Amino acid sequence: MTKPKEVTIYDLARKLNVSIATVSRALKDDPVVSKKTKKKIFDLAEEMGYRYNHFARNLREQRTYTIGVIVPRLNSYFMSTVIAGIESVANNEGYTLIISQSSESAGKEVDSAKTMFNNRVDGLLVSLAYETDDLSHFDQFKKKNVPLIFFDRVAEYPDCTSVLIDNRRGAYESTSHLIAQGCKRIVHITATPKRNVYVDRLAGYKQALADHHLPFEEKYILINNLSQEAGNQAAAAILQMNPLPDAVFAANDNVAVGCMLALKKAGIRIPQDIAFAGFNNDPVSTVVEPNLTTINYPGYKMGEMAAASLINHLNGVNSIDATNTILLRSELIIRASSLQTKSDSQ
Amino acid sequence: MTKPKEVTIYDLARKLNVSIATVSRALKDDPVVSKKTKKKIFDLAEEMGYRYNHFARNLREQRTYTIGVIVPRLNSYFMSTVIAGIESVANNEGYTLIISQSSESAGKEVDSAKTMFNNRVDGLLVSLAYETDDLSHFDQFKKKNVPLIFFDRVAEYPDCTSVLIDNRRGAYESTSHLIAQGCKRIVHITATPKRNVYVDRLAGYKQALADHHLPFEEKYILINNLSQEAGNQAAAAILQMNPLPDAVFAANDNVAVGCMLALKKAGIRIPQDIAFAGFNNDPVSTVVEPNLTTINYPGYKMGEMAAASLINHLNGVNSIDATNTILLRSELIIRASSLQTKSDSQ
DNA sequence: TGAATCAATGTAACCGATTACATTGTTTTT
DNA sequence: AAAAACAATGTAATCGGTTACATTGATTCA
Repeated sequence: MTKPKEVTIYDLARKLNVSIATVSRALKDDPVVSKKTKKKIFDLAEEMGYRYNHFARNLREQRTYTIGVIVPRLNSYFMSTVIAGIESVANNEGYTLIISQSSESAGKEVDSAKTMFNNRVDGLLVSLAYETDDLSHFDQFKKKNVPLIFFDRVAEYPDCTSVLIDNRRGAYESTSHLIAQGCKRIVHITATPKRNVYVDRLAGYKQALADHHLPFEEKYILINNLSQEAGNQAAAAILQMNPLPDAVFAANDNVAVGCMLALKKAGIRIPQDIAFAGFNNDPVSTVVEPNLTTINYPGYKMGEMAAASLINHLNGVNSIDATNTILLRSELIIRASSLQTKSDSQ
Repeated sequence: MTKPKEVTIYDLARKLNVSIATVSRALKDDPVVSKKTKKKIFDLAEEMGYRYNHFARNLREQRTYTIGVIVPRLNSYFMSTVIAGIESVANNEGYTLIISQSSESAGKEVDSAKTMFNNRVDGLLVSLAYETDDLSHFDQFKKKNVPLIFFDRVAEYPDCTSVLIDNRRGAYESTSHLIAQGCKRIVHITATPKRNVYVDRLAGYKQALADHHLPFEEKYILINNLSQEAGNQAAAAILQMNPLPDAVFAANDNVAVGCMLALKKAGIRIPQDIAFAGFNNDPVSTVVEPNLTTINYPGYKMGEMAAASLINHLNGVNSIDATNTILLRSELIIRASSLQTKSDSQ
């Protein structure tokens, strides 16, 4: 019932009458070992079912070949796509991932950071929780020179690369599109202004209004947690407004969909009465009726870029380290929820 | 630029003039060490910023305190919920996770298993890919006495616990409900009959037909990969049928939604012309119109159960080991997509 | 009071790799 | 032919914990 004994380089060395140093070198394909010896060693390793012991190496090298990933939640289409991107790069490079969810809570984010720290991750990829104010739980990493990269929900932190899209521009395009469709009273549903993504989207929205000589009105800004349920409540708030707004630009698709459903139930026609635009290009945007105009978000690419950048850094490739921000391209996808609301009859 | 030196138990021992054995024991709260000594050691550890080195322990103990998780995909609501459940239990018990996606490919599943094996996971949680036939990539774990638990998409494998719902019963209830609504020609959209979940749902569907004296017809079984796009194609197939079926029972919500959207576009009324029922209670089921009748699937609970069961096993708690299958409760959620299709006018 | 018991701590081997620094035998150079 | 250079391999210390077994000093018991 006990585990069978593991084969080690000592076993291989003994059988072949060579030293463990030679075996160790051969197994990592060190050119200093002769081809003939290498072949013998590889063959025997295969035959005896040798498996490499990462822990011995980690102990000796003081590295873990592990990357920590902290995300607000896993169960969104966007995040799981990002993770898939991270995973593909990390696996290729021989790194394993430790993934943890902060559940949008600053407290859990601190705990996650602690776990990552105690697991001695070689590097850290982070997308911040809604509620995180203070970044001091990352100081411990900085102190140990563990590189840290933020993606999507980023922050100003010394010597950190950020990978994200141009949220301001996406919001600007979206809002401008709504204006071009004839909308003048545009509600913006967003989340806590603690996070760059929401600050920037708000800024893009404002800029678009300004550039088209429309007034910015504080009452049109609705702040919540962007869940579908929050969209439902936002709809109630919107129905109280007089005059009714003629468009909604939401900071994600989820909340947009929740809001659309509730408004439809109240007899509002979309897009004729109120046009909609969301953000993320979540699959749900093609299910809701009418289909939701949105911003396509390159999640997989973002994961790949963040992981690649981190690993380059770990390998010392990133010598210049001038890259402080990596911006990925996003694009406006126009669907029925925002089309021709005022110019044409539908 | 190099990393500052780590504090070890040797440093603590030296400063306090005790042996490393005492320090080691104190840090794991061994009752054999006196309270006074413990306090000194804890305080100094705190003060000097000592961090525990997992690798030294793992090397010595021949364990990793790591659990491998192989899933078909992360980016479904269901799976990320399961993962969240697994994570909460694992974190609590001091285990870390290595998560890998097979992307529904048998080949990638084999690779993932290899990675897990080389990382020497203490245990493995698996939900099988569509295409996996052969389970021999798990033999290596069995040979090393690494416990393996399947969840949701399970298989017959010696000495393995499975955590799942009663798919047959869920399908039976769903189909019976459709029949009770007056439906007689019920299409079943499902995936490869290699996987238990689809075999069992098909069996439940057949049983319901039989119990209500309805004929089973092979042509009503549509097999695909259950994506939204596949639902779209299924709709095309359904439109070719003559007479038109009067209900669809789909093995997941995604494919149901894809199918509904396409049928609606073709002028079919739901539920009046064709009623719908899905499976999973994915959020999309409350977005599509009409809202989709479905089976609620306890993903978080499933993750918790699978992880707890595995860890019990690792701790030797699970001495009896009689539990071969853990069945979780699922429930039919009736929504507008299946209601009163034939009895009432709508 | 001497033996037995016990609480607290110490000693040292061990887990399985990596690698700086020797050592050996062979080839090239002058 | 002796010296220098080189290719291939070996020796041994090291990473930081765990734990079986030994030791020490104090307390209890008859």
